Amino acid sequence: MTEQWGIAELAAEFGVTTRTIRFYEDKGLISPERRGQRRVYHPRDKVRLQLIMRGKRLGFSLDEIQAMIDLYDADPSEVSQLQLFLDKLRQRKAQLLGQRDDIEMALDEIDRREKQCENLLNDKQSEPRQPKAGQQASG
DNA sequence: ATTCTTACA
DNA sequence: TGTAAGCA
Repeated sequence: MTEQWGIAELAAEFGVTTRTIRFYEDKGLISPERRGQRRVYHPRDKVRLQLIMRGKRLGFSLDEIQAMIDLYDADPSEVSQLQLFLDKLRQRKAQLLGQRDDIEMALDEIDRREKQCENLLNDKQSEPRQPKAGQQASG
C-alpha cells in the first residue's frame, strides 16, 4: 500500500527520529491508526507532519503548531486556519524584528567597548609606570 | 530486526 | 529529543 506507512518510513521521509514522531503524538499533534501496538500512518498524518515541520522551521512552539493543526482539522473551509496562521506569522515576524534590533544594539555596544579596551590597552603599554598621580612610590 | 512503553538526562 | 531497559 502506498497510502500507509510504518513509523520508520515516516521518520526517514521527514528526516527525524522515530522518537520525535512519537513525541509529537504524545503532544497531541498527530494521532496515527493503531493496529495492535503498532502505529500505522496515513496521508493525513503526513500532512500533519508537514505542517509540524513547517511550523518548526518558522520558529513556532509545538503548542502553537497544535492549535493551527486543530483548526486545519476542524474547519474544512480552511478560513479560520489561514486566519490564525496569518496572525501567528505577523506575531513571529514582529518578534524576530525585535530580536534583530536587540542583536544590532548589542553588536554596536560590543564594537564600542572593543575599541575602548584596545585604546586603554595601548595607553598602558605606551606609558608603563605612570597610571595615576599619587601612588608611584613603590618602584 | 523492529516497535512499544517508560523513565531519566 | 536522545538514550536505554525490558517486552512482544
